Amino acid sequence: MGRSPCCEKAHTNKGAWTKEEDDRLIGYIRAHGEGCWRSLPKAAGLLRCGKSCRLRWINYLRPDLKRGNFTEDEDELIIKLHSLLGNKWSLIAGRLSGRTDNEIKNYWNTNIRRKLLNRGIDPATHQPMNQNPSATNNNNDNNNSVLDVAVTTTTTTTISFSKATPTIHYLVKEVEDEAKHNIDGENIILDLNLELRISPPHHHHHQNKSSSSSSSSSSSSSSSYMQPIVQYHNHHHDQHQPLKTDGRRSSVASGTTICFTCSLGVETNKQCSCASSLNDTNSSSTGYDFLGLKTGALDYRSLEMK
DNA sequence: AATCGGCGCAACCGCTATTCT
DNA sequence: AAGAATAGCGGTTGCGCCGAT
Repeated sequence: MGRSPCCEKAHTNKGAWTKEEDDRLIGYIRAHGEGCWRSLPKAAGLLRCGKSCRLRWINYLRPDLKRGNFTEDEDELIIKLHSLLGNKWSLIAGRLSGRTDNEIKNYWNTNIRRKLLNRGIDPATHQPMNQNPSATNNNNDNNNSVLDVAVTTTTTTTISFSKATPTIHYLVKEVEDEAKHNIDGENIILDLNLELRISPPHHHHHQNKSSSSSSSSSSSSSSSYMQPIVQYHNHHHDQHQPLKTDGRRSSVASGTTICFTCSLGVETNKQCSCASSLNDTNSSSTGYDFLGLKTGALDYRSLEMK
């Protein structure tokens, strides 16, 4: 059996905190210290859920909080950290003393995002926006862009993913469709610049949920996953060739090849047609092979944190 | 003076990982 | 080991403030 509930939800207050509630919480924590949020509300005489108390303390009442405007230095630091860490607000907050993740998140959404947009920088990717008209055709609203596909007049296509998406499967399909649409028989090289946040395999119940809901999008479902920002360097390989399971490229004729989708662990090998060419010992018994970690489909000596 | 809309912030919600019984 | 709760995180929402009309 599990624990007993932390509070009686029916008898808890919600909404804005009163001065009296703040005082009670501050007084209790001064006397007993932080932690044990489960028992805190009752012990402190608060009709609040422990979770609510924790948030109020961390985000507002903590004495070491630095209130007031963010400085230019803090702005730049946040931007730099965000480019490195993405929306990992708690990690970013950990590097700015006196600032909370909630505060930084709010500040990002209300100020820095706009600031970057004014500079012509995509806040999601930290890359300049609208470098190529073909990219904007694909995503009219820059803020909601899923990916940028920049097709040059030469034989090189640069594809960069700019946002975490609900499903990589969808994303990959868009890349493939876009590539098909643009190359039109031309012998084109896909230069994958994976400045992306890669989510591990998508859970169907999340997908169903989000598709049935009109709002959002959003998705803590995808965001909750680790989303490493990686770059895959393939400039020194023959880029026409598919990935081989040992991480190197091989000719199509050699047999053991997997598709891009499977190399990301998006499809189970059973689901994907490329499975037929795979060696069973590497794949089917274990299901997903996220980023090809088991098969070595991606050579992650060439993966590096941005 | 009243109303409207945009903005900022605090708080809530939903989720995952961890902890506890 | 299993199941239930907590802790913590990121996304979203709701409300109050403030300036414009």
